[in-house]
Amino acid sequence: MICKSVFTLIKLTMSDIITRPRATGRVTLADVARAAGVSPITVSRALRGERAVDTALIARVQAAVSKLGYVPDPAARALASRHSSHVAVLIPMLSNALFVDLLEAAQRTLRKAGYQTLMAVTHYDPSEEEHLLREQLLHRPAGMLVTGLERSDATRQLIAQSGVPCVHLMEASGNPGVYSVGFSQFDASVDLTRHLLQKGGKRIAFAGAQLDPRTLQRLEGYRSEMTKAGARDLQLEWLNPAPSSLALGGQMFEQIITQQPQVDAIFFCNDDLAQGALLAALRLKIKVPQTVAIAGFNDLTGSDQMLPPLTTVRTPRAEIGTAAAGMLIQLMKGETVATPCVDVGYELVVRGST
Amino acid sequence: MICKSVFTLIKLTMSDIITRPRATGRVTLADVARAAGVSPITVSRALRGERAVDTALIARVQAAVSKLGYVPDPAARALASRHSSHVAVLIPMLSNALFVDLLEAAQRTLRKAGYQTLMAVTHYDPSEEEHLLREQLLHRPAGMLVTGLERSDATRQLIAQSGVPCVHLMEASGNPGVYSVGFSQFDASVDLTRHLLQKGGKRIAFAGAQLDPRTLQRLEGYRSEMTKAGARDLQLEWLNPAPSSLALGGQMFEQIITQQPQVDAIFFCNDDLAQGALLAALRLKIKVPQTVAIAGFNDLTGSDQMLPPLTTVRTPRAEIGTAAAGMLIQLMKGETVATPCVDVGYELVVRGST
DNA sequence: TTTTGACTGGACAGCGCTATCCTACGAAAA
DNA sequence: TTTTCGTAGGATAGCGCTGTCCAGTCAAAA
Repeated sequence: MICKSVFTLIKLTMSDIITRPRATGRVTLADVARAAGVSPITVSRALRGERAVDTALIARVQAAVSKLGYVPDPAARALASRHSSHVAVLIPMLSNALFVDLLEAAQRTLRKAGYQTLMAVTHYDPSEEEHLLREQLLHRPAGMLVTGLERSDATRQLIAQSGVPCVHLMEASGNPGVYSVGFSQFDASVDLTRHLLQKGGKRIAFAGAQLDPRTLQRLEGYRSEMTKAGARDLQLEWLNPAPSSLALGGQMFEQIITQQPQVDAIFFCNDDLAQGALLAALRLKIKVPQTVAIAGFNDLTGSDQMLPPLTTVRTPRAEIGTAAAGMLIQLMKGETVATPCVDVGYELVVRGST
Repeated sequence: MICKSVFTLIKLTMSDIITRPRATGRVTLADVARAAGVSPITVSRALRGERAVDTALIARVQAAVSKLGYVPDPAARALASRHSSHVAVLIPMLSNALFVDLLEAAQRTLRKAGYQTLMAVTHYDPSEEEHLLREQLLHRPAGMLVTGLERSDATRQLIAQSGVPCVHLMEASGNPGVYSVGFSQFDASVDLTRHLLQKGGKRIAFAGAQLDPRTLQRLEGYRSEMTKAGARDLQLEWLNPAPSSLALGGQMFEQIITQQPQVDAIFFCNDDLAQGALLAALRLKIKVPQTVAIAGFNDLTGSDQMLPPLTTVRTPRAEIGTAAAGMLIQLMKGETVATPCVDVGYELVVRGST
């Protein structure tokens, strides 16, 4: 016991001398500098790789760092450099699994690169988005990830003026100076509509909820293809601004079937709606796809488990999140990005429901 | 046009003189102090309400703040006070809607109080949790929200030593010094099992996935009640460490039905499993609840839409998130919390599947 | 009247790091 | 040989705020 106490005492004293010249007890850059026999700024540079530093010095610094267990203080860094290690991620809603997947993938990639994710949920509201963005900018984020390309002019200006690198998710923009990772909602919608037409659909309805920009792009794709096929009919477009959900899908299905009995296929703008519709069809004993075919969008969890399994468009959400985060990391490092607009594509997944 | 230009010019010049004595262009506390004719520290105190400040001075400070559009710099605050405005939220998984709801509710409450949420996903891995926590602590969070009570000793120590207020989610702990908001997983499980027994179940199976602490508590509740009823049988316990999902629920259902044909009810530890089971039953044309009753846990989205609608336990996730965040806010302000262990209860929701 | 103490405002010194400017040095160009 | 210039280390001065200590004021207690 005595031995241990003495040891502890010695150890504490030594560690005090070596690593705790400051009141806070935190190991600082200055401590590392002292241990490595260089100036603090050299340590800073060695660790950030900001400017060329002699290889031998870098090694000495690294040794001191791991010996002392030094970790940089993000607050001090942010204050001095006027840039935090935070990345603001603005997504519309957490109740749509789509965005959760996006968020998780982005967060994973950002974290690996040493960035912290600050999540903000806009609820599809442009003014809330602006408000959140303003709030986030106070934290001097190193970068930001925003959903979609459509937003208020004020928000757009805010982004531009802030000088903070920004990558847009879920859509592919051709605009110069705009970084984006996504795919063509329009094309995907065209493909799915064409599939329904090929399956013999004549009266194909479109059921959309939330009516966010991407839903409207899908609507346009549907319209374009339906017009081309000479099958366009306004009566077949069902739009509901309420948030997408299984329950709403069921409701919309009943409504459509009741008011447009001759409908032979329904294109739901999101899988949760379509899943709700499939369940409603089971309840109502309406045969899918015999009586009416049903298709969704996004290939969310469970769509392959439905009865019948749901035909849908698989959207590579995780890939988008990862790629966008990767692009943002490049931008934050000041590197130039070869392809500022990445189209990750999509995949039509034909299952039993059509 | 000329008028406007002149106006703009004048405005800019004035604003330069008044608000931009610093190189960075940011309006600082010092600017506010100058405008209000007080010292910087008085402004700091007036804004934080940290110490008593004369009412008249507070008013002058407030006026200067809104005139100049001053907003405090979080990084500077964090550096000087050694506490950021961040709150670390550690949750096991984003693929379980349960935690997404928890996160959203907590985040909403924290944001209103001026705190930023830093989300971290542990993937149910104790060592990953420790690692993430260590990482988060470097950011000197003002507080933290962690899921459940079970964790590695190292993590527990880390929390205790950090001195950062911490509230535990999803479970109710009686331990002194431990803040928690949740409910008794055990009791809820007992209630649900009792319901199944009352419905005439003799051979009631328990199907658990992930096998996290809360699942195991539910298992214990089930065991306790089954033992009491003299119906306990190890053959009826189906445990799979894989993550919970609809697909897994379907698989487990088939397995149970095949290997234990006399089973008359199955208690799935999470709704997604139960939903998958209901869909599998439809596929296999097994009547629910006539042949086998099915129950879930958590009342996730869609459970009321299933065919038949799923009997489950509604767990007040949003309420837990909100209450826990509220408690944490109190703790972060240094206030004492009246009831450190809040039990928000649960609700047995009986639907068609049992 | 003096003492005590609560209350309020301010001066000062950092928090831990990086931007910026400066200097020393050796190699290449004149 | 001298001049120029690129390279690498360091000194200095903050970034914007708050913790800490100190001083002045005024009312209550002695």
